[in-house]
Formats: sequence, structure tokens, C-alpha cells
Amino acid sequence: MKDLTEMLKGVLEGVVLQKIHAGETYGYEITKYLNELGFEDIVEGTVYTILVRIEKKGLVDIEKKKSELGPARKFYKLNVKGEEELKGFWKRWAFIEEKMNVIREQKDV
Amino acid sequence: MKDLTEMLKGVLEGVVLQKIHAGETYGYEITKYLNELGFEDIVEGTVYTILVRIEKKGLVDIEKKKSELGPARKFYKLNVKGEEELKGFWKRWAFIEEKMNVIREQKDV
DNA sequence: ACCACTATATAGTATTACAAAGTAGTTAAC
DNA sequence: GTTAACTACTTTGTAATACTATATAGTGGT
Repeated sequence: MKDLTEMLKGVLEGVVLQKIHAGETYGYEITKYLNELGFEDIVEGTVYTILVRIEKKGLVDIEKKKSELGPARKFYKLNVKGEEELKGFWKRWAFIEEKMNVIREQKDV
Repeated sequence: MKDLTEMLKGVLEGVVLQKIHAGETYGYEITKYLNELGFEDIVEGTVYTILVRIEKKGLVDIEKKKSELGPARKFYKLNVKGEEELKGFWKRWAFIEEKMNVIREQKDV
């Protein structure tokens, strides 16, 4: 799917938070997951900038673990603040989704 | 609803296109419509920048008409290119919406 | 005269996804 | 033993967008 970039703003961070919420994970894995899911154009750099951001916001706990296949992995886990942020994200999403349905059905007055 | 700004990126322009698609309208009216719909923080400046943008992209035809209540109104109407863009917008939205449902249901592997 | 409401315009800002390039570890092929 | 392929993280700079702030202007009521 093309021209998704702008629509992903404010959404992609929430997606990453949800993925981390679903189970301790790391950047490379998140990228692969998003690619398989259908977001084919999302590259590592994009994911890593988001990870740096959510770390700075203090939403995650981090643990470094050795990998058998390459450099060490940085595992991310949502902390309490991160879980709160994720809840807020889904609330905002639900709001937008609802309004979009109203707008789409809107007829000329 | 707070902190909606980022999530509106790439969405708000489509919403404006849809509103124009539903019937010839102008900036001030679009702003009021969005406010009544629940997007309370969207102000005129935001809408006007979008209108300038879609005009530059060549998505609309414009007609100036006198108002009984103030300065002249600039009425916007989608042209063929605008209708195409609107279709593409809803396709992108449907894509994101579908993926978001998958992500939300995702369980730990 | 002043205020409220209608109506448009625009320069500057913050945030974000993405591009691009680099660093580094492991394994296998040649 | 070096080259390639895959894994894995980092960082600098860019483009696009919603928003802030401010300005201009017409109409009507008091």
C-alpha cells in the first residue's frame, strides 16, 4: 500500500507499544512483524527512532540479551506508564474510527 | 479528546475532501462542521491551510460567492482528480483500519 | 463607537515517519 | 581468509502535516 506515511503518523508508535505489550520484544523483530503484517515499507530506521522515543518518554523497561545470531538484542517491556499510554492510544483510535464512520456516511444536507 | 493532533495527520485532509464531496462548501462552514462532530480543537487556520493545499494539488474547483453575513465565501467543489484522491484516501483508511484490528487482537506467541 | 459573529489568509513551530548511511556480530561459501 | 548474507542497533537529516498566532475585513446590533 502506497502513500501510507502521513496516515501512520500518530499510529505507528501505538502499534509498536501494542506489539511490546503483547510480549517482550526487540527492534529487529518488531520490524519483521510489521513487514509481514502488510506494512512492507517500514524499515528498521523507522522502528528504532520510535523505540528511542518511547524510551525517552519513559514508557518502557529495557534489558539487553545476547543473541545466537548477531549482536545483542535490546528487549523492550512496557512499564506502568507505557500501559497507560497504550490505553490512551486505543481510546484516541476508537474516537477517530467512530468519527470517520460518521463522516463517511454523511449525506448532503 | 486530547492529543489527537498526530493521529489526525494524513486523515484530516481526507475528511475535508469527504465533506466537500458531500456538497459544495467553504472553510468556515467546514470548521464548524468538524467542531460539532467532536473535533473541538480544530480551528479555522488548520482548515484553511488544508484548503490551500488541496487547491495547489489541483483537487478542487473554486467559486467565490457573496455572503449576507460577512466577507465573500470561497466555495470548494471536488473535480475529477479530487474524487480520485478521495477514493485513494478511503482505500488507505480501510487498509489501516483492518491492520489495526489485527494488531489489537494479537496475542503473545 | 464598540462588540460579536462571519470569513479568509499566512508566517512560524513542533512532531513525526522515513531516507540514508554507518557499525557490529555470526555463519557459510568460495 | 575474505566475501557475502543475515541479524541487530544507531544516528543525521528531510519532507509533510496539524497547529499557533496574528492579521484583515464585512455585517449587524447596542
